Amino acid sequence: MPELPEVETIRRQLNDVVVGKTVARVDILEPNMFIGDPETITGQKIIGTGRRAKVLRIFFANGSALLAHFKLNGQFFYDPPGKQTPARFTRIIFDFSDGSRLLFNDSRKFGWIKAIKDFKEEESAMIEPFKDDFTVDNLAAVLSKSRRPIKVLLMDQDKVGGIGNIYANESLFKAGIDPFRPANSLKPEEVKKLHKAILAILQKAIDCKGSSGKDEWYRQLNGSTGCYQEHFLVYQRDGQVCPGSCGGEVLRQTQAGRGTFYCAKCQK
DNA sequence: ACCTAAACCTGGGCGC
DNA sequence: TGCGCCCAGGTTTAGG
Repeated sequence: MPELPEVETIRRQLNDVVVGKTVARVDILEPNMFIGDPETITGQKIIGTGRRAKVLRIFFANGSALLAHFKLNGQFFYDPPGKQTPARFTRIIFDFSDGSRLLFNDSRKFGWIKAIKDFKEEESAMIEPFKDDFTVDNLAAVLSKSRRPIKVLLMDQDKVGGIGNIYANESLFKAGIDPFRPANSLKPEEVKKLHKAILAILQKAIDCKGSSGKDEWYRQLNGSTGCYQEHFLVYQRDGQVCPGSCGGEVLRQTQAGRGTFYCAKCQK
């Protein structure tokens, strides 16, 4: 559940069920995936949740925090008291004092959870959709500084936070921009269009509670799939007819090691 | 500064 | 059924 809409969906659902609860025990089945000392949060009460780009945050009353990154296949599942979801690939289990629990599953073991003793917000130049700094002007400034392909730049987490392969592809299609164009070649009108497309696509994906694509690894906190995959315009649709009116075909090419899906006729 | 490939791991889908 | 190959929502690191 890697990108911004999926992490935000999980955060909201998690917020509804875990705030106010106390962690009774942390069961670490895969030691490499837990960074820090689990004692930092054991016995501590959750006071809130947050998110920075693709990183989920859980805040505790003692000033500590848990950070979670799902990478490609990570999942959070919540079991109310008495329920035990049979789940494959469970790596870390958080037992709460009321008998409920939170499972961190990850088939590929790429994800991680980190316990931080005294959480402090770190300075960062990265701009992030839905935050105040994600303005057309700031996006234009970021893009103007690089000749790298626009799609690669959108996915660079040091520059723009939260956008991954799905939403970079979808946003560029919606904006009608060729993913291979140098970022600094975009005209002001195009940056404006792209900015609008990113926010519209991400918001719709959040409304859909995320994308469960072909592989269907992403799940909501209760195990349900999201529905944004039903709205994919180009992602994983190579070989199909372009959803625009051009009559062309959706193509796939590799870019920076990732699949880029686009329509050469609609995206200039 | 930029690019690529490989690495971290594992599962699913496809062709044969 | 099985095997080999390709693909995968992310990030980091090594090498050119």
